[in-house]
Amino acid sequence: MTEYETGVHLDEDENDDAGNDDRVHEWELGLPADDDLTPLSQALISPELASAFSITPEPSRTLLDVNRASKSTLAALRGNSALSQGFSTNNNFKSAESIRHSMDAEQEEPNRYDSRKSQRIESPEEADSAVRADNSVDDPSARTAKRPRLVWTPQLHKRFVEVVAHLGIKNAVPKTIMQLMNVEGLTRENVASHLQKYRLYLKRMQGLPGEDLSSSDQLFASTPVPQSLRENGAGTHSGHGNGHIPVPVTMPYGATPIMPMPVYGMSHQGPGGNGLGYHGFESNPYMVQQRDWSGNRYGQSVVSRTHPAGPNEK
DNA sequence: GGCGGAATAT
DNA sequence: AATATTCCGC
Repeated sequence: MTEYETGVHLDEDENDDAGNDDRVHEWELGLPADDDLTPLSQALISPELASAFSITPEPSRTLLDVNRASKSTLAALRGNSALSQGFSTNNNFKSAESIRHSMDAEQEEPNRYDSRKSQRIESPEEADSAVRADNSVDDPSARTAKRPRLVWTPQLHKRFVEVVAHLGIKNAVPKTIMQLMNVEGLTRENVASHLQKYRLYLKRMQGLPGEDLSSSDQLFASTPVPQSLRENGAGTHSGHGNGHIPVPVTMPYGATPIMPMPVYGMSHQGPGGNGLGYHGFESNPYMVQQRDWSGNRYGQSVVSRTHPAGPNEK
């Protein structure tokens, strides 16, 4: 079925040229500026806090504990809106659902996702408390509800790359990646699909480095491939060589859920379109043109819907 | 049965 | 082109 196709177009014909600049990523303001995002390599929390969450450097355990810790965090945040706000001083997190389908208010969505009209979700609490589109009301489980297409923002991708890099090619499998990325609502399938493509990209890169600017994906180009990933993933021998751990991933973004943010369809699928995306910032993909959004007319930028059940768990 | 990965599909 | 879904071997 092609429901989401009709229901969701991420991409509108960008007949803009002059008008597309207004799709400002308002979340950029709150962001630590992508490069400032805490690298996976460094601890995000103090040792005390880590121990409080029983996070140990053990390989098998780390994952679970971290997962648990992050769940606690999420639960705590959700249960305490005030805290949520305070927390958001640094970063206001949102679920992956937020980044799924999200376009500005300009386009009309007759089928689904017109929730922006029907309900205002402007306040932070509402924003990250399960406000969802009508399609999920009848099905609170949101399990069977189809999720809108995930948009891999440069930030999201960056986190992905970091996690993969720190896991090492060998251990970088969808489920693990998903867990370590700790993006609410992110599914294993999402990651698997992205991983597949990323691998192809890596493979392509090794063959012809330098061809990157013109043909390769801009998204992937936005985050440099860590050296650890460039090498042959063989690494049969453990212990050294590639500096990455086959073992305990230090500290994922456990308590620092990524802030998946709304992303406006920037696909360009015009007939005969030149396929070149973004807005011409090859060197600086992060650079967004900040424009006067004082007149921003979309009530809320995210169709927020915190997971009603457990998105990640099975 | 779930998971990972390639092959398809949309 | 970007994601999603299906298919298939562990």
